[in-house]
Amino acid sequence: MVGIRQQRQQRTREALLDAAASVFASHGYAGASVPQIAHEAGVSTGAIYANFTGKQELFLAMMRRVVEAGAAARQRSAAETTDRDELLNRMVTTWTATVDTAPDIVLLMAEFWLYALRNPPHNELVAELLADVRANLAASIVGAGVVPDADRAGRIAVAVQAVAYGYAMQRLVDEDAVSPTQLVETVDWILRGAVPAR
Amino acid sequence: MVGIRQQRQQRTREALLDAAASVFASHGYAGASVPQIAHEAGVSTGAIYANFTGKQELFLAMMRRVVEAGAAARQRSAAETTDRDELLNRMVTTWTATVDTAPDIVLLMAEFWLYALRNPPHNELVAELLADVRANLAASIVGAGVVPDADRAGRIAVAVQAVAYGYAMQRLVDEDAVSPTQLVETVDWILRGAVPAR
DNA sequence: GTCTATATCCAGATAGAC
DNA sequence: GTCTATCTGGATATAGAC
Repeated sequence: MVGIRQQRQQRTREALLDAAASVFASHGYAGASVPQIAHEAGVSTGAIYANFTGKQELFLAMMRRVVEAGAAARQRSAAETTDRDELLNRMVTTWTATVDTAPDIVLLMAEFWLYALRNPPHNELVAELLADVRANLAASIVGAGVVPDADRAGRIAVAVQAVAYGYAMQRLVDEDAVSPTQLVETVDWILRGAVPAR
Repeated sequence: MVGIRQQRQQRTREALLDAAASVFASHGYAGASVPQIAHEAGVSTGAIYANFTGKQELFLAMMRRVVEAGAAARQRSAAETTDRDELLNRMVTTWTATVDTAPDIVLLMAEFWLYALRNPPHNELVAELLADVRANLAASIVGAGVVPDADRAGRIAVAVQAVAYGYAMQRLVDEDAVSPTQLVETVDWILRGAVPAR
């Protein structure tokens, strides 16, 4: 049974993770301050150190939650794939929606990427995150019957993942420079180019 | 005429910009410290404030130099374009070489991108940088006769730029996950998809 | 313009009451 | 587990000698 104490602690933990996501996204890992996160979560600085060993662990715990939420969402939508056009649509719309309505997610991923490159031990976690996304894409591509062999599906997944992030980079800094339809178009080009009509 | 004093100052300025590039790449904007940059440049902390108004201006001056060096390099190589395959090769090899031999450039661009998103006034500079790269790509695409209309060339440029950065993101965090030949392949797919053989 | 020395501030993290 | 109060270190930036 879960006691009321543990419920309260669980709530401050969640509040801290939410606040951490917001503040780390706004100021980056090094630029974010522990007191500010505590303030935004409505708790004291000390409360952070009662729940996490420090700034680093708070950041990693927050990122892990973001990553897992994304993985769960992908699992759900991957099950619904049927044909090529629907796959194309699904791959693109979930990402463009994220970029436009939840840009913080993209900022956090970029921050996490930089953090991992600068702290090699955590490099692997980001590598796994990207690989997981690719594996999911590849499975959907095979599932939709776009291409028969898994090898080519994997290489298509690499390409799709690349354009997705590159699109976000361009769009977030200048939304007039690129539109969601251009991402659809590009992925369509890739699928056409990779699977030329006989 | 340039006096010896100005030469010496010019040299410390250059040394500071070099050191800034290295330290900002290693630790990010917020994570880098002014004393560390001064140390790496072999000068005192005070020398930085004699040449720049502070950390921010030093960072922006350093980034401006990086951006301009890249623009000059693009101008040079854009003049050499002839046919489609050579264009494909050129677009890809200069970038894969940068990613593999000078990853700091990529890190600095990512850092600058985040900095701009968090400091909207400077947003425009990054937007212009990306737009300049795209314009250069588009011109080369038209020049190589890949496609006649400038509009489609522009959209292809968006796609190529996106895959280039997305490729770097995947490769830097896990070099086994993606190879330079995959970037060539992807851009080839894009060109095929965008310009279907009649 | 460059140095040494320093002022000021705020970060991350801890101690101890409750 | 959470608070208040505090320790300690290092940050940005400046002052003044050379």
